[in-house]
Amino acid sequence: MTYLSIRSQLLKGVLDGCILAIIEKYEVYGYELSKKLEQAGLAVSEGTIYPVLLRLQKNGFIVGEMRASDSGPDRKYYFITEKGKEALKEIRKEWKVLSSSIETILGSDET
Amino acid sequence: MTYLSIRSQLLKGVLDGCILAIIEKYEVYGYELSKKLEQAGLAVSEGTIYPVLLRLQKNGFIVGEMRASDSGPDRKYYFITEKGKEALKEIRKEWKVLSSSIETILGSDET
DNA sequence: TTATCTACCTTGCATTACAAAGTATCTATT
DNA sequence: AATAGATACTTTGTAATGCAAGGTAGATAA
Repeated sequence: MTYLSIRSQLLKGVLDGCILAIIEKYEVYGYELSKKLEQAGLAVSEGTIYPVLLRLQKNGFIVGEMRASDSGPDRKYYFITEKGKEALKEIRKEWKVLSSSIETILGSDET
Repeated sequence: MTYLSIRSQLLKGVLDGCILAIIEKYEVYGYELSKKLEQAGLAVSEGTIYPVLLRLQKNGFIVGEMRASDSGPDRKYYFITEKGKEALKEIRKEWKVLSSSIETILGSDET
C-alpha cells in the first residue's frame, strides 16, 4: 500500500455536499449521477454513491421516486428537500472556511 | 446529532498533508503543532494529532527526536524525510485537482 | 440463447477524527 | 511542602465513510 489512497480520504465529508449540489441543480437518478460526477472529475464507484443516497434520504435531505424508463430498468430519481438545501448551505460554508485554511497551510502558491 | 460534524469528515485525508507541511516548514513538537494548527484556523484535538504523528512516523514520512525543555516536560520534535517531502508533493497535487473539482460542483461562485 | 449495458443494492474491510482518560514533568500558589 | 495548573505525550474505544466485490434484474443486440 502506497500510504493508501489520499483521494478517498480527501473525499470524505465533501462527497455528500457534491451529491446534494448536483441533485439541487438537476433532476437525476443514481446511475446518471455517477456519470455526472465522473464528468466533473470526481469519479466515485457505485458502492460509494448508493449508500450516500440512502444516507441523504434517511436524513431527509432528499427524496427518491421510482420511474419507468423506455430503455432499460426503472430509475430512482432524487429531489432535494428544504432541509437538504439548508444542509447544503451549511456544507458550502464549511467548505469555504476549511478550504481557505488548508490552502494557507498547504501553501500551494506556485504562481 | 446534526448530521454529524461535517468538519471532521472534511478533514480526513488533508490533515496529514497539513501536518506534513507545517513540519516541513518549522521545527516543531506535537503540542506546539496543535497550537500552530489552531492559529491557522484548523483546531484539532490532541487525540487526533498524536495518532497522526505516529502514523506519519511509521510510514517514514517524519522522524521524531526527544529533547529536554527548560520549562516543562520533554518534547518530541519532528523532522520531515525525503519520503515525506515526496508524499507531501503528492498530497498537494491531489488537493489541487480535487479542490478544483469540488469548487466547480459546489459552485460557491457568489461574487 | 447469450452477452452487454443499464440500474440498483448489500456486505465486509480499512481508515480515521475524536472524546475521554491516563501518565508524567515542571511552575506557581497557598 | 503540598496542591493546583499548565505543559506534553500516549492509548482506548466509538462512529463514520469510501470502496472493492459481489449480487439482482430489466432491456437490447448479436
